[in-house]
Amino acid sequence: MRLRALHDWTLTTAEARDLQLKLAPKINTKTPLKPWRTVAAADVSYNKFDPWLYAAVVVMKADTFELIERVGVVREATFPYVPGLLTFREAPAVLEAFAQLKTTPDVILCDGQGIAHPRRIGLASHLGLWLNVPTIGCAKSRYIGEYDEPGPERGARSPLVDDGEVIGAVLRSRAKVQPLFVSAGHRIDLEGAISVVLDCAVKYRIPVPAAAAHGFVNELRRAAVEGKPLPV
DNA sequence: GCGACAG
DNA sequence: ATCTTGTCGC
Repeated sequence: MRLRALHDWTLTTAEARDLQLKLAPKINTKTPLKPWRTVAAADVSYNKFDPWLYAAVVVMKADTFELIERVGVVREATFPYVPGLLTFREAPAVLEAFAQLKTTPDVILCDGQGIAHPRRIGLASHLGLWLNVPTIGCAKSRYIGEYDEPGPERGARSPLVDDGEVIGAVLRSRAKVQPLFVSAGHRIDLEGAISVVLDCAVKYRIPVPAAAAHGFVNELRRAAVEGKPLPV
């Protein structure tokens, strides 16, 4: 798919934060979700103390979760993991995978926060600007914000609030599992983000496409470590 | 100064 | 993020 190069990725941590402040006003979290036929998910894996990143994106049909396409990328990390700057570590590899995609998905699930971020521009939001496709932040744990524990039933949710602002939702994707932290990425509103996550979490806590992307990046990583040919 | 801190 | 078997609870 086509993507727009908005800026360089070789930055210092101070420059990265400045860039986030500059880009944050461009994030759109008011657009209602339109009917979606395909859904993509992106993920990254790596070994601690190793510079290699294994990134992938999978695209599936929204109704059956039939795999339409998937792309894997192996790339050297150029940025450390710094809370608040996860984007600068993972996005370059993820975007490379998206660039190789033949199709353009209707909506994208990202492993991390959307606007539930100190500067309101987490990984999902930032990727949305580059991809110009609705993106959703679907994190497995809290980064910022306060909330009350949602009820134990599937679909139960409670607002995630920071500085008096609702920045996302704490969502129980399946009965009695640990909740997911869902926030709008870009070009989608919170309700739309929640409905996609819920529609995709049909068997386990993690949405089907996200689980597939996670499984794929781990396959890539293990194959690479054993010197085997990388799965395509 | 202390504690928190997506992946 | 990753290293890992069994074990507790529904």
